[in-house]
Amino acid sequence: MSVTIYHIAEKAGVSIATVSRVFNESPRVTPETRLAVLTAAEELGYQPHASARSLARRQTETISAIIPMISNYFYAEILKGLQDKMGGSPYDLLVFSAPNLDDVENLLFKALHRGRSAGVLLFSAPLSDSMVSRLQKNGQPVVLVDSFHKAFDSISTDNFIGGKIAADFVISSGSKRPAVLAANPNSVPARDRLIGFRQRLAEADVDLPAESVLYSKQQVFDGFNEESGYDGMKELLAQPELPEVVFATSDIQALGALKALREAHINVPEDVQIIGYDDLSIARYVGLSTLKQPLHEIGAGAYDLLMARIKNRTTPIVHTIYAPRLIERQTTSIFELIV
Amino acid sequence: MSVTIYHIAEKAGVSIATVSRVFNESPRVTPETRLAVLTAAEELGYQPHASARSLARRQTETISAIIPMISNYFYAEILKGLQDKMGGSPYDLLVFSAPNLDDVENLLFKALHRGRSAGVLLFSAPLSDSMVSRLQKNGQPVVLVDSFHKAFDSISTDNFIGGKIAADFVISSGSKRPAVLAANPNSVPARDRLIGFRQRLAEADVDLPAESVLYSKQQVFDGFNEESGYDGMKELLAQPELPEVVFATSDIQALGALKALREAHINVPEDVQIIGYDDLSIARYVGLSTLKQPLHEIGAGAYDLLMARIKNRTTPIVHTIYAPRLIERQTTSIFELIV
DNA sequence: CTGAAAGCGCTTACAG
DNA sequence: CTGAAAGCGCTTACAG
Repeated sequence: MSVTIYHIAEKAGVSIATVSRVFNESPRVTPETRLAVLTAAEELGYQPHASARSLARRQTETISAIIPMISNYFYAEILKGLQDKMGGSPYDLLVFSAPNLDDVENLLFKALHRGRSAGVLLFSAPLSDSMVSRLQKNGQPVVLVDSFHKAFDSISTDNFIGGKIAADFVISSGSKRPAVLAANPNSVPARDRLIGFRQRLAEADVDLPAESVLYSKQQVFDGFNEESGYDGMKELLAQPELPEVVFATSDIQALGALKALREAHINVPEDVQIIGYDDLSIARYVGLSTLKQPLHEIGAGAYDLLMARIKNRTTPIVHTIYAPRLIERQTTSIFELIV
Repeated sequence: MSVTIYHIAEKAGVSIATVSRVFNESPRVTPETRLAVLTAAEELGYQPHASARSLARRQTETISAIIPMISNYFYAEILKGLQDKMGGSPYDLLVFSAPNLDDVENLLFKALHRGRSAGVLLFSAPLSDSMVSRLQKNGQPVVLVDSFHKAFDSISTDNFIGGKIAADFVISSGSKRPAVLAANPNSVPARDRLIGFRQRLAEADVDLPAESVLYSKQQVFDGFNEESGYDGMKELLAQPELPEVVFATSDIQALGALKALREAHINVPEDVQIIGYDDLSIARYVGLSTLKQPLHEIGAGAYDLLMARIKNRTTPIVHTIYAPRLIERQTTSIFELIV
């Protein structure tokens, strides 16, 4: 059946140890024997056996990514950054994905199986205590992507500040009737964005009544979906007064809100302004003003952090936290921003 | 260090063979010894070692997906279908991705390494002769997703028919000035859509002059990107006469076209109508009329095809080909369609 | 520089 | 039903 080092050892007239050495680029091989081995391997169409190699080496060249709801466009853009890094890397990428956050713990369990991977990238998952202890006991390198926990390397953006920047926009535009399209109440990033928003508004004495904060009623993507933005906006439209600026906790929700507005023949940004969050590539083409997260950098940075951690387990934990940035486009009017 | 079957065999007072048997659900184990093994394993926190297992079994429980340009939203939606299937499956998913189609052959080479996976899902890649022969020689189960080759199982939609349906729309709307925003000329699906479109138009004596077919000038995503739609639409706008209906070979290009139209203050669908292709979830929220591909079904179906092929290598090759369907939304006026 | 040998952690006929 | 043993395809000290 398939060709092993034994076949090529025989053909090249050397031992399997030597064959192994040339494939591991051991320096201690004569150029001649090296060549002999290589040509034999070439003729036979030899390929190393991944499992045998990692069993013998006690290490794998694969990393695991645990991505809840992978079809979310948000991850597509982070994955791009990761992919660009992995192109030149010997590592393979194992992707574990589930339709919602509740399944993440199970995925993590699978990903942590012995011999499966050299490290794991855990996306957007709030860490339960049991996960933290499992992770620590397991000892495998982990980096948190788009979330934070003091015990692990992480890369994310500051959602709290994002909310504040959105509030600054509201304040400097002179608006007195802001509203927010929040995702699920249990979503940590959405909650932090809302907290920052609310706090900054309070500092400027701008009111944010409870009925102006619309949470998602459905669970898909933790409320980060078009439908929740659409439904929330419709509720807002049913209230006696129109909001002046609506802060959506994601671009995708903002897209839904835009649809509701269009159907109601309400002009954007003249009658109501919209601010999204993320800056997905579609935001640009839809003309959506938004708080940009450096998604590509997050993906690339996550890879670097993980590699560093694999190389050295004892180095201090590092947290990379980006600040989001307001990108003003057509869903918002131009003002002098006081930031 | 980590716990192996030896540890649990000792603790349970049995041989490693028995331990192995209970984890492989061999029926030939007493309930009592089974329980003893299981509790020992539980107490020790045992996890099977993936590499050792696949080496001994001569088979892996992972499948490889080769996805060019994974950050393309198109794949996000297919992946959703795949993910839903994999949730209940013992298989893991190895994802190989590259920024463009040229790298696919290298990815394929990596994915085909011995012992790496039980089968591969090859997305959207035109198969060169060398790839075909490599694949055949390798003998690993393969299913083509979003592409076609007679030698392999495949699942895709009929692009030719998609183009025809778009043309039918043009014809029944009475339009005499269609245009198309094509992707790269070397993109097989885009080309087939164009051919179908052109052919059906010709049958109805509707003219499609060369200057009304705009190809993408840049290579990102094979021309399936917002920018190419935007640029193409601008060129169309610079021509003496406005097109009446513009057929974009993807939703993402249509989005770019919409932006160009908006900037030029041209009304959609009154002045120009737009038809996209794919029916990504954003299409719905942007109100884009489009040719729907059943993306979720394609992902799920690809998984089923691959499993069937892994189970039985000698079964006849199967091609699942869906017909796209026109979804009319706001970027298009309502007519009686004659199909 | 090179080889013989042990070992990585499992699975699976083969006996019993 | 259970165990002893060989084998999966590599890597890597240990000698020489």
